[in-house]
Amino acid sequence: MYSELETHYGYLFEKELLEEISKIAIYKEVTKGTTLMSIGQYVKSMPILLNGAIKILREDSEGDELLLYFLEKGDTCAMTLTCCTGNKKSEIKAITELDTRLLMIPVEKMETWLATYKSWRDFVLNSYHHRFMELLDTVDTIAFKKMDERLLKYLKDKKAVTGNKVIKSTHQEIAYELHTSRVVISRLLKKMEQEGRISLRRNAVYVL
DNA sequence: TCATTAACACGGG
DNA sequence: CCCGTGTTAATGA
Repeated sequence: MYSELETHYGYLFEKELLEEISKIAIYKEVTKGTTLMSIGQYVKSMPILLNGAIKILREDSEGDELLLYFLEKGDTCAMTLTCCTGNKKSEIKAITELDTRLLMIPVEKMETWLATYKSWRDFVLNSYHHRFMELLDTVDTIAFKKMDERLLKYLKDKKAVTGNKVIKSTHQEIAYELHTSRVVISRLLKKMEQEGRISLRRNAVYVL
């Protein structure tokens, strides 16, 4: 595990920190579609992604959901950074988008490392900033853009995260994540297909 | 004007 | 047949 940690994070962390991480972190393999975190759950460790992707969703009391952003290799979850220090409950839901391998770091360690390793502090602050920007981008999209642009961003993000032009989702699933109805998604996808930007199959969308 | 909801027909697996 | 898809009509914001 150490060598893999070094290939992904060697440019960020010094040797002693890499060794500490490999000693303490719990290695996990998670298959696609697993719920890693639900709203209201307590956060007691911090995930670091080795590969794969995780989608972060907000959910209202009726269970309607809204996609916030994706976490990828080298990312960590910003919510844990705020939640775990104050022993607060999670405000978000996290589901693996792909088969994902990750390291879980206990809260106490992640806090002590903040004091001992500058590289760790930089990493945490940078991820926090990065997540915040991502969130702002999503807020802009929701607040100022119409559904067709939101759908386009969704398809682009999904393509980037999976590294695949083929997005395997039904119109209904897309509608849930964007918090709208299937009719709208079907209509917009059809329009985009006529414009030659995508190609539609059953259970799949080809981004061109 | 555009989203939502309900309803219906088509067709592929 | 069942489910995903495409479309329409009615209603509302």
